[in-house]
Amino acid sequence: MLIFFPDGGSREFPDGTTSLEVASSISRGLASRALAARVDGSVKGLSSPLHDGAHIEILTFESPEGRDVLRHSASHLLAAAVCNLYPGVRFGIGPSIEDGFYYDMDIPGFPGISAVEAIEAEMKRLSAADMPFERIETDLEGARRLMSELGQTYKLELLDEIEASGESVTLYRCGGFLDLCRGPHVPSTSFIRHFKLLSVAGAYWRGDEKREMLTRIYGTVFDSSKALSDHLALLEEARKRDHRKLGPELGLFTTGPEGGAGLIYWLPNGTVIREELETLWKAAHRRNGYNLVTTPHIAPSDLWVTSGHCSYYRDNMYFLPADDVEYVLKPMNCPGHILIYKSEKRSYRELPFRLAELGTVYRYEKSGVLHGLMRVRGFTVDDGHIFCTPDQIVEEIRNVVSFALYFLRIFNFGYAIELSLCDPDDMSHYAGKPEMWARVEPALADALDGMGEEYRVVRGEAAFYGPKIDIKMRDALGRYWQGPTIQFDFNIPERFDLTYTGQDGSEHRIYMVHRALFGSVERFIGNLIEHFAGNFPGWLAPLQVVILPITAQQHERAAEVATMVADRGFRCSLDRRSETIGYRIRAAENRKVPIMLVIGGREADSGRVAVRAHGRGDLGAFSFEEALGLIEDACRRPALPEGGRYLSEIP
RNA sequence: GCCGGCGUAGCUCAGGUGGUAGAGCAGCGCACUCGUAAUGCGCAGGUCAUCGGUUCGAGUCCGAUCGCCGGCUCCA
Repeated sequence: MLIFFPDGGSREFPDGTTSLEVASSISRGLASRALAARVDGSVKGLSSPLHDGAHIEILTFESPEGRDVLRHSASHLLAAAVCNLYPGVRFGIGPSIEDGFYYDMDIPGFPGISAVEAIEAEMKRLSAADMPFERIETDLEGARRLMSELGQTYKLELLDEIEASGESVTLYRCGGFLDLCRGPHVPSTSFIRHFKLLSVAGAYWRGDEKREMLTRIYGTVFDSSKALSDHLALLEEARKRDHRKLGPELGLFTTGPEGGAGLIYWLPNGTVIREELETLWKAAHRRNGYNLVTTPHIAPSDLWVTSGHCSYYRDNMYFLPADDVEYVLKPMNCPGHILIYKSEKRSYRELPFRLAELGTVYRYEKSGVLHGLMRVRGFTVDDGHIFCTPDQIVEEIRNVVSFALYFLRIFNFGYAIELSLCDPDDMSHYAGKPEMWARVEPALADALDGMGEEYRVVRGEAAFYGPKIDIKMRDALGRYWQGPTIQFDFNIPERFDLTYTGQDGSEHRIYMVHRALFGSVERFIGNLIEHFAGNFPGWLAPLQVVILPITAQQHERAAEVATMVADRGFRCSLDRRSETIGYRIRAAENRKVPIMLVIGGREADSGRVAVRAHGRGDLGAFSFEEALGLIEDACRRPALPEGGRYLSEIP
């Protein structure tokens, strides 16, 4: 029979040849890396026989599909190991996920995380034993009978769904473990060698909190021990950079039971970082045509009834009874900004009208979701609202996106843009008229197209009140985080009846955009801590310069130098402790101070200072002015966005 | 909120089967005056998360609460 290859070539093979045999015929290397095959467009196991005229592509760990097959097979290996160790285990589902796999199981007598080592050892044993993954095609009733005999109640439930969907049923056997599974899998367990179990957690069956909680075991698998150890090293690096560890260690913030779960107490060092960020943020916003405003932390609940939050956001709100009026601790800034918009009649000449505020909000979050700075109950949104006419949308969106990217570039974050649009098949639950959506959605795409930015369109992911652009930021470890977000709102302008007087003298519905570039200041700083591993750029460093006299002989000169550095506006500290210079350098390095000025007898005599940069070591001796230049370079604040475009005029 | 795990000095951690707490680092004091990531000696520091129970006796066993961690769910 004739088999076709991706490069267009073809070759003759005996009937019944499998993909694995084809791979072997190409090269030993390919055969050893092969995990699955794409046959006529669909992913198949390597051991299934090919048919005449098949187009085949061998899939390795390089391809997403190959990785998926290996990970999925590893989850079966995990299940097979658990099956051997814990009789009576009932299996849920065990899919591949990004970077690994998991399996959800109800394991009688499961001792917890301590069992992981034994399970992993059993997986190793099964891998060495090279047990085949055997594909069994059966019908629904056959599968039901088998699963029922095995007591696999969860699988029976899955079979009911398969029946409803009319799919065919396949089973995979691996040793004593028989699983309902669409496949495909690697041919045998020896293909799964470089794996590690990572954690154990609870997970609801079918993700439904009313259903049973199963034990979920997470693991990861790669095609080489190098790739596995690289991945584990990345996880270790992430642990080291964890902002919950570095934050308190560097004196940035603290949290705890006395202060309330999910509430952040900013220490002096952390407050320096906040203030630097906020100062830049305010200056950049003024330059980009925003009007900075300040709104109260509480407001009568009637305001939140009008905005709709009292009905759809109630569970997240803190209520404050006072006299006869109930107040609400603000969970969002928009109603406040709307009152400011409404404080006078607005003319089209004033538009676009941009408001911005570093507004601290409070939201009740379930205790289990709280997480360091990333998920808290009190945080500061760098909130902005743009009120504009339909004609101004494209321009405003383009400006906001480039403003967002300005901040990401300052910190060297990578990014990926997502455009979330409505589900056109079900417009019933969306606010705003369909024609408004029809007008705005293409405008968002236009703005992005016009900027030459790549973006991904996600249909049906829009909020009920409007379409949005989300920018995910990629940190130094390649991880993605929720970054800037730009959201249209068709709902609130209607609820508050927001209008402007047009050129024609009549009132028109205003278009409104919410946008946050940091998102929350807390979360953004959490991201910065992990992105820089605590080694902040000089302008953010809580302490920028440490002066280190070698002996008491230089204390006087060191104090002079410290005063001069501090006078130039740098955050500077003098370390005159009677410790060795090595000890004090180590202390400064551990505090991640960008610049150390070491002053010994030689420097004191010559009026020079020895400069040492954090992480780079000794740079040698310099005159004071030269050293100051180095400090200025290391601690220079980022430039503001280009000015001039937002010249303000009396309307 | 749910499941599982954890909670001993500021930090990192010891404290078999119950007999009333220990180290290193950090801090403070003294000595040392030192040349680029840990000088030596000494001192001080803990109602063993909190509350309740079992026991003659609880850091240790049981329960509740709080917080933290891993997930789930949620995230307008």
